[in-house]
Amino acid sequence: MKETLHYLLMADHLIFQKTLLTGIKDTGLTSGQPKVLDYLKNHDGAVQKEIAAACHIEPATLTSVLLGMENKELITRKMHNGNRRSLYVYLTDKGKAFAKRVEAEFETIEENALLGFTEQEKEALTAFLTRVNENMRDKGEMDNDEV
Amino acid sequence: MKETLHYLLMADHLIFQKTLLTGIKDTGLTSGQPKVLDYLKNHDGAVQKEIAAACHIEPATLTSVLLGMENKELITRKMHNGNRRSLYVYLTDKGKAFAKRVEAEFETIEENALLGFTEQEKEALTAFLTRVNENMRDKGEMDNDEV
DNA sequence: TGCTAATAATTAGATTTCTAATTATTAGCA
DNA sequence: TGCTAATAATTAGAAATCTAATTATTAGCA
Repeated sequence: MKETLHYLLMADHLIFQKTLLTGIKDTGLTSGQPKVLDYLKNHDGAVQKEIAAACHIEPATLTSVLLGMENKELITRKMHNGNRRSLYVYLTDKGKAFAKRVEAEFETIEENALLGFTEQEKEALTAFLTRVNENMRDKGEMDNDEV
Repeated sequence: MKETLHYLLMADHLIFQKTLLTGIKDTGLTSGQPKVLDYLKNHDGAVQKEIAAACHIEPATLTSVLLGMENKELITRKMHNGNRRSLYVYLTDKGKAFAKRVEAEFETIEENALLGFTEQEKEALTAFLTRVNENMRDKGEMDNDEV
């Protein structure tokens, strides 16, 4: 087993993702939908650009995910204040129920993933991953500015 | 910013992946290819089932990625010992050169990601992520056995 | 030996994802 | 006010990904 940071992040993320999808198989949710539901659960009425950024996908990708969610009646999209350029996304009651289910599944998996961790270790891991995140985001912004 | 384990793993993994792809844009490698090159760099001659497992993708997915890599002459596939069921995958010289480039890029990004980390902190993070990995793999195996 | 299981890879079809280009709308400023 | 920039979302086309089914081959065992 390789122990590079990238390999471990990939492995942990993908195993987590696969475990989630297995756990919610009965819901019929497809792989792109849970993260959007989970974000909307705490940010109902967000615009698509914001959702895409939070879910780390491109706006073009979100368009097709939302289309599927709209067909399943998990969300609705509305315009506000006569601004025809931005679309605000809302969970339906059905969508809220699925979001709850997804969140519960996330919590179960996370609890298992951290078995044997003390509270301090959990906090240390979270702090480390946040620092890694900041380091990479800073670099990305710098690179963009350099153009 | 959410601070759940899953969210941080996803964010870190995806930003890492995106940074990598930006860094090797000039190579023309597509998004599924770097991880396979990186694995083969240390496991030349692996069979497809093994590569798929190491890269955390399904064998069916690997089939199409390898097809693209074969067309670019990054790899060749051979049978061994009259076993027609297994295909062994080898890097071409061109593939080896690309693999080196990918590895160098991984190292650069990782160095940046860990800026400000002491050696002890790096080791602690690696150990944490390995424990998370083991916890999730154990659970997955248990679930399978329960059937 | 010969039938059945298991195994490795592929194919088929759908979803997710990306980048680049397009459309429609809004904002900035001369 | 009116032209130009910027912005939000979508479309188009390609690649990656998955599950389920299929093909071909090998292994196990009666």
